[in-house]
Amino acid sequence: MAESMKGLKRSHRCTEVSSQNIGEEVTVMGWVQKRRNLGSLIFVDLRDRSGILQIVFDENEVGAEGFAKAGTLRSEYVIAVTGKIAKREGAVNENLATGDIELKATLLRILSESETPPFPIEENINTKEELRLKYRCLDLRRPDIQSNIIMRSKVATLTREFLTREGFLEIETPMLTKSTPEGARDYLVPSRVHPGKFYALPQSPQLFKQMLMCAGYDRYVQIARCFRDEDLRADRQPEFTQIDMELSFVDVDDVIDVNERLLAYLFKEILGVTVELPIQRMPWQEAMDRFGSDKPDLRFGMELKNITDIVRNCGFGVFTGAIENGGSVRGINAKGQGSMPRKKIDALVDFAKGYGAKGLAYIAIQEDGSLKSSFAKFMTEEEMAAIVSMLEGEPGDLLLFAADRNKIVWNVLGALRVELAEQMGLLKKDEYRFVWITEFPQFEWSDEEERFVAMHHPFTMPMDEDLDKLESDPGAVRAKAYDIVLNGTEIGGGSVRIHQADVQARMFKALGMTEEVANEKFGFLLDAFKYGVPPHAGLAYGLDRLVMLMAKCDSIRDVIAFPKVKDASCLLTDAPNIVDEKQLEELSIQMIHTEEEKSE
RNA sequence: GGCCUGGUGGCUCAGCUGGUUAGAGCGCCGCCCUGUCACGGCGGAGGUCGUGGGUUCGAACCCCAUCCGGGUCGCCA
Repeated sequence: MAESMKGLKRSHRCTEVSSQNIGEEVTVMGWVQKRRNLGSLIFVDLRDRSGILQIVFDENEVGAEGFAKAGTLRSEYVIAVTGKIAKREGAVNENLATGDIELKATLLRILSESETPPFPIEENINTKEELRLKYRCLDLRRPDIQSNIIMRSKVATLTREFLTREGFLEIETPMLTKSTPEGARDYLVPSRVHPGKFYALPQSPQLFKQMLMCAGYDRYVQIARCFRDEDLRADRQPEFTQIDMELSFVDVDDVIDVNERLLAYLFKEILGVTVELPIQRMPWQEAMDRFGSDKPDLRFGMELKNITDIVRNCGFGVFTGAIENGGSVRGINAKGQGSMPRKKIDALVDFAKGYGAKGLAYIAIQEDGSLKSSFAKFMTEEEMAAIVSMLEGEPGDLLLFAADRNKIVWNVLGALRVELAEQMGLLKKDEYRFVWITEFPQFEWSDEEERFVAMHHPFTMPMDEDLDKLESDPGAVRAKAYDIVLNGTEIGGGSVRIHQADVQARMFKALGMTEEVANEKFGFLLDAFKYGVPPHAGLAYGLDRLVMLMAKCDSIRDVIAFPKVKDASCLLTDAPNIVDEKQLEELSIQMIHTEEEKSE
């Protein structure tokens, strides 16, 4: 029977009492983690968001009625207890912050009873995520998830505090806005008062923050919810949170400067980790050549080596064919993996095929220095020796090679490098390696659309020295764009924006966009820019990813209070769901059922 | 959309090439226990093996379909 808390006031959270409070009367309220009934003595571990405190119920102190009531306590009952803090009579529990004290109860009230929870409310459980998400409210009680959510709150608070000190203003931008058909798919919201018209939920506040710069709010920040209707991943949710910022009268170095000081501040305050400044910078081309990725994990080496020149005239058709088609042959050295069984190598080949490779060539260097290779018979001894030397191969090493178009070779070896590092146990979660990736290509050729598309977005400023190639050699133009990468994950990215009408016009032209189309899509921004626009630049972090790495989690879902599952539905609320006919009618929306659905 | 992977008492799992009554640990319920903290002791309940169909004398196991999760490629300017 639930009782009232009338007349009681919580004086402390569970771990806000210590041996300093011995002898004091306190009132705590929380959930029953565990009860241990010894017959004439009952122990209860009481839990709240701060941690656990042991309560002792002794009939002599709490009275017959109170003692009987304590006997009925079960997991997750919500109780209020008043009593005196005392030094433990039994052994000290080293695992608890409050392990040397206990609360001797004089009063117990059961504020709420509980059914037996479907899974234990403990740290490090391996209950299926499906169940955890369905009962997210219980999952969120677990200490490890709670500490993630609390850490997330700290990141947000410290970010606001730091950036406010740096002169940033927090300004909100609309959730109901206009669809921008470039980029990710939008979530659409039908308008009731404009039948047939739709708002879009923002993929990012990009255009609005640029207009804020135009409006003179020269340093803006927002912790903004963003929406993208694309398939999910372990580090991707359909709605996610950005720490979004924009600055006026700045260039690349200014943005990087304030942001690396922000990162250093967050890591120091929250994790006690010192981030050495300045953070290393690496041009995109170098990142691709050395690591096969624009988000390289620098916690380990295993760099890519280009052996194209060595094998250009070799007898192995796979290699020479790739080179003749404008591609390259590159390899990585998996140190000490030379004795990897054939079956495991085959698994790596399959892995590589998943990234577009047609196969993988390998050389296993035996302990006696002899070579076991899938392609030695096509090569001269000199060629093999040159390859091994290029890869710095030593006895016991496994060398793996991909030959194809550069994009595929990078993709395959970049992924393989990380996969091998994982298998070899080289990825330590308590090591934090930051790197700025700079000088991104301005454009990327799209086979599908048969034109150049913006790699970042169409408002990204080209590098000064590449401006004149905008028309003559767009593929060679580099952008003033930068990503901040941590341990192989892109945690943020941004760019200097174009603020000159003529450069913007050339950009649209390079993207194959007519003036009319540009005006239709982005007219409101271009109009704003007619009236005096400051040079500006910005950056946005994926807050969820940042916290995920700080909390050493493998999934973004563990740092989001109410995440969605793979198909973007919510197991807790069962969203998305059907709505009343009447609601649809008001929105002038009619469902088109497929034939299959009709026949059901 | 493709590929990989999982679904067996409340939870986590085992269950061989198909063969009696589907097991274990934890949890749960009852009784006992004054210093436990993974409390202990004794006893007990609890399972349409995700769902539907098929093969078979016989299916948790094999086949087909389907639902619900997870990873990943495509996708994510």
